[in-house]
Amino acid sequence: MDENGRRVFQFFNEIGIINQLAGAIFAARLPDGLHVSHFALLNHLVRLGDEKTPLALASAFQVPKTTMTHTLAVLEKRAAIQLTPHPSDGRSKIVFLTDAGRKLHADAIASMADPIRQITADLGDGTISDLIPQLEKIRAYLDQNRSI
Amino acid sequence: MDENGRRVFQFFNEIGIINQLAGAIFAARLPDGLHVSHFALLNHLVRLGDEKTPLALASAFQVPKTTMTHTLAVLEKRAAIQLTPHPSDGRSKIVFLTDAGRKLHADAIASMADPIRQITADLGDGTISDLIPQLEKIRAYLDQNRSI
DNA sequence: TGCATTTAGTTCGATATCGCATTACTTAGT
DNA sequence: ACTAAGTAATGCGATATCGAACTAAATGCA
Repeated sequence: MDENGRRVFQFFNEIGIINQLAGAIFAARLPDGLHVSHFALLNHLVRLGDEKTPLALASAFQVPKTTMTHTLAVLEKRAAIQLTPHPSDGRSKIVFLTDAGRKLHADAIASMADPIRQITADLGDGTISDLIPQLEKIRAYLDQNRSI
Repeated sequence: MDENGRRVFQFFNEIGIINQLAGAIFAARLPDGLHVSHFALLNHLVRLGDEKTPLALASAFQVPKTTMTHTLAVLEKRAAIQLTPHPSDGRSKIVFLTDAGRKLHADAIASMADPIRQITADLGDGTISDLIPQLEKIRAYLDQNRSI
């Protein structure tokens, strides 16, 4: 691997460590028993709209269908989402957020407000927000080149 | 959460997605049955030196001790590492890389060379390497503020 | 229409992650 | 030296992740 390759490698290494550290910080705050993956799904549904199929969600999160089946089952058991038959495709389903799900999401967001505030105060001078456009670009590239 | 808070939140969201996408790309290439967490540990030992205690490694990766116990057991079973008693602390152990472990690491690196090359070619130098110093800064901050 | 192929979701088994409790050892205070 | 408190690692049980095989329904094509 050449010099550029090492830089790319180091980039993903830093990404991984930041993800691990941030995940640990947030996981410790989430409401009782809510796993990061559960929150991520709720957040996706709240931000980008519900009424999605399980397969679409699995694809959005780049996880196997089986993982999504499991995550949805957990959230359905908590009554945070509702699964209904797909109106035009008998094989499929539609995921709906419930009021309880929206409340759970709001509670989770609130529980993370403190560390977010702290990080914002310490790094909020632009250190973070300057990076977002470039990260979006890299994310979009990886998203469109999943098979490389 | 205010505007800055939302930006911080979005930042970690992008980080999480990139990590997921990159992890999927690399996991598909790793040598037989080698999990990303196993590779990450090997990589740490190769880059930063072995002869570490399990607790030091758990702390470095910000994972529970039990998780590290498990990961080390897997790598020991594959003869990639060796665990010896700590010379001055009867409760502890020291992790050594074996020759097989160094070879496994080299093989793993080689297996990822293709996607790394592709990404390097597509995103050029600037896009990624410009981000590294700032990511290092954020990582160092989170690392030193784990209790927030 | 009839049938092979594809697709959505689930079931099952294996491994990873992690909290809680336990064991063995060390350290600190007296 | 003795005891209490702290620390390193592990055992165990619960949950998360994921690949392979399966079921049911849709689609493509003759």
